[in-house]
Amino acid sequence: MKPKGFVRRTRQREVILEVLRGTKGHPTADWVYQEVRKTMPHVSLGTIYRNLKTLSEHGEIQELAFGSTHSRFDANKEVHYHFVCEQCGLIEDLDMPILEGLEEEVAQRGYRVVSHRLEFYGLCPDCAADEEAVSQAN
Amino acid sequence: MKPKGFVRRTRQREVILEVLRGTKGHPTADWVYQEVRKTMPHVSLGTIYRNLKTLSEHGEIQELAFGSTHSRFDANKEVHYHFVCEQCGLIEDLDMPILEGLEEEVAQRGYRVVSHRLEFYGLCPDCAADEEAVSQAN
DNA sequence: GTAAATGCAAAGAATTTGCTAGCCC
DNA sequence: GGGCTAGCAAATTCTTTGCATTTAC
Repeated sequence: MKPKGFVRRTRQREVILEVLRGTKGHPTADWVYQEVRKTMPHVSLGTIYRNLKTLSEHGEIQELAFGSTHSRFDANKEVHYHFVCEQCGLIEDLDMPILEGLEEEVAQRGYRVVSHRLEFYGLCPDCAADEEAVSQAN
Repeated sequence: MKPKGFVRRTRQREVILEVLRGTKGHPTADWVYQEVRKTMPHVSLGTIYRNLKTLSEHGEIQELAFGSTHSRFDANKEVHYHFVCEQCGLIEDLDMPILEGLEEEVAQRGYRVVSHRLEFYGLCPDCAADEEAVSQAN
């Protein structure tokens, strides 16, 4: 017997995954939509949303919300941390080691921990440089 | 000379702050609205949103987005970490020490770090207990 | 007195959903 | 061929905004 929620391979779904895997950014649903339309002009935004949801439910991608109103998606399935630039909006993966033992620490408080997220906020290198230039000018 | 963005003390703003400080939850704008209406039936949702925005811009409260589409607000101004139950939606503050040195580690990569957020996802103690009961029943 | 804030309603933005037709396995 | 999916558009949900009036300082 086939599993109930069997996920079918469709052309749309493949293109969406390709697009996500082909970017280092952390795109929004709408960005993905625009990209997919370059290949499939008739794709609908509803399909994008449904597939992004399905893919993240099946662990193929990660759905992330960084403070703002809309979600961002990441094809990087590994646990990793992010930096968010409050000036230009850039979101980057940080190449720092996963903190071991943290989840155990929380588990000792009675929680069953499945995952964790760590994000840093501030200015990215470029924006930090710009700001220094401005403050020197004054 | 008064600062430009001078914030006036209004009754609405006071009630909103009171409501937020009076709960340990991490309420949504709409929950705050319902609470404030108990005291001020004529308050408008727009006022709630405008004030929540103003308050968080002035550091009186924190605005948080936990994966879902809508924001939550927290009158706890101190840096602290959260646990999010994926079953019942509960969001709790964790009484664990702030990780020192983390921001420095990121700063060494060229970023100017202002803050960081750490969240754990999984099952809260109650939901974890429920699940164990179910799995034993089978 | 005047700038800031409110209430109300309408507009916006992001996401979800109902329905019919089509495609995958 | 049965059921998951797509396309399309309408509906929801959350949040923001314009404007006339009120209020804080």
